[in-house]
Amino acid sequence: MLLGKLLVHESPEGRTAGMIVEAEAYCGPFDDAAHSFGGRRTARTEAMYAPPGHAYVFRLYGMHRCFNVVTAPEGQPQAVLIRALEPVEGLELMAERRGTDEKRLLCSGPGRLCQAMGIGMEHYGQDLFSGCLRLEEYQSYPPEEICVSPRVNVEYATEYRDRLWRFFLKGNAFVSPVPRRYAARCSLAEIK
DNA sequence: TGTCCGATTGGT
DNA sequence: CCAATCGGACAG
Repeated sequence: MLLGKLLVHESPEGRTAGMIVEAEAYCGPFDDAAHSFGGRRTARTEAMYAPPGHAYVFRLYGMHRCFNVVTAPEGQPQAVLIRALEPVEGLELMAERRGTDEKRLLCSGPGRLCQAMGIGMEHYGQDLFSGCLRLEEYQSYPPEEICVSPRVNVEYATEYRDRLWRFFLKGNAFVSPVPRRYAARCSLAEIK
């Protein structure tokens, strides 16, 4: 469970950290929304095949970066896209990188959080337990506090398009703003 | 080599 | 609603 964990980046410019409040699962070769669909294994997706706890970073629209945590055993190309953080440390540096002071615009969105945290392609494939970019224990939330919805902007998928594989903290102000069709369907407790 | 397009964002 | 902006994926 990545929700509640702290993502920390020790960069030359300073230290920033945020608590993960929103994430989406991309489950591997059978998931037609995943980059690894059909077992695709290329220079871009290679990091998805790494052992759990490694970073999968990809470019989007030529200008944004998206940060994922590899979650399945080596050779199984699963990853979890981190969609939003609650800013915890280094807010000034985040604001400088983002070009805004507004706290809710710092890390609420996959591209935004990469910019605020200074995450780039140099972190591609990096181990998240030993490098400058790290995951640390922080908070723990019960299933009742975790909301579930379909994944955002995967309309290109078919069979797995409507899977409830987006997870976020109930009532947290730093979850990314998304259209109403992605509103919470239920809590994690009701699913399991 | 050429074409198509996106797990987004910010401005109209 | 729409443009920005460019590397990856894939067809030929």
